[in-house]
Amino acid sequence: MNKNHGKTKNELLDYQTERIKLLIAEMVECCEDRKFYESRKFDLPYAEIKCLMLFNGEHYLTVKDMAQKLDVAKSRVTKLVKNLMNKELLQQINDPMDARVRLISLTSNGSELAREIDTFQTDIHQQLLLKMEPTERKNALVYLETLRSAMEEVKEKLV
Amino acid sequence: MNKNHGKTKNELLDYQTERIKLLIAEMVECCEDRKFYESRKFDLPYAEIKCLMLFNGEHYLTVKDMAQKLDVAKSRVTKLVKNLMNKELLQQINDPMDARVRLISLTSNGSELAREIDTFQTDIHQQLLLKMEPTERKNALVYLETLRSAMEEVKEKLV
DNA sequence: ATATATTGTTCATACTATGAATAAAAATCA
DNA sequence: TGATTTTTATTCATAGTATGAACAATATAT
Repeated sequence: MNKNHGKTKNELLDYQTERIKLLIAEMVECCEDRKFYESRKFDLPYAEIKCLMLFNGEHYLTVKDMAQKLDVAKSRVTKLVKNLMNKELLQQINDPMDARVRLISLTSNGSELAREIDTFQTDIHQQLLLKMEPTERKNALVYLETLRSAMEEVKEKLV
Repeated sequence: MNKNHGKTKNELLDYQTERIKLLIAEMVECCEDRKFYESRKFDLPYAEIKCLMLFNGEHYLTVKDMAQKLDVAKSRVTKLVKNLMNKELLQQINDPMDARVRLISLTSNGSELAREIDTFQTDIHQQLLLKMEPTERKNALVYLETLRSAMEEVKEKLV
């Protein structure tokens, strides 16, 4: 009666492991497709979209700030800002307090586009929730949070 | 008593929307970090890791097969296979049935590495589950599945 | 005043990926 | 059978994502 207990338990865990592996992979792929879609929709490389999104709530950012927020090298930010300035979506002025620093901000075009993109992103996430029943929504968030912290914990041990 | 009902409801939804947006972004970032870690650990660009993983359960694959499974252009696969052949992890023979086709398979080195990588990937996903209580595991999977299908549904309408 | 640290740029390099052009072989059909 | 079309894979030009070393200019600390 108890003979297979250990084995059965492991079988369940193995099954769940394969399942979570697949589910996470599918979700991540879905997110990548969304990024690709946004890129096309707004006619901007995704890295540049992420750049614009940094200015939600912040008026001025320096290259260093942006590099930190995006978690990329400063040289990458230099390039991205240059591209976005060519597209007249960003502008920069010299910091009157420190001649090394450039203060980067959205142009009015950039501001408008950033708002559009933000609205779009919020909208599709809201659609996600609306696909579920109100009770499901709450639970989905709770378990997603559980999963997220589990992921962070596992990650910590890795690095 | 009923005056603020609609407003309160929207406030909840807005809050949940911001929350799910953030949670998904954090999870995706976590997954990206994991890819980066794997790349370093196994000393292979991640695209090449994905290539090797295609051979779990399949002995021979053609360039076309691989392109379909990876969802990339054939020319990309040609390049990746060439790289992996230089590293002696993949090998190819001509299909005796069709002179256009190359049958690609793992070398014994490649086979060993692919097994190692698979073990690693399974292991970290199992660790994820082990961070949770058994009941939580089941629920997390259920709601992850709910979320995944919601994401697919939203995606369908997009494209 | 000098040494050190910070900020941002340029450049070489590597990885991910696409799509057009092409060559070779196979399948179709006339 | 011979001509046409399709399929398979490669090469090449191009673009996007990203890093890190070397550097110049400026600020800070000693």
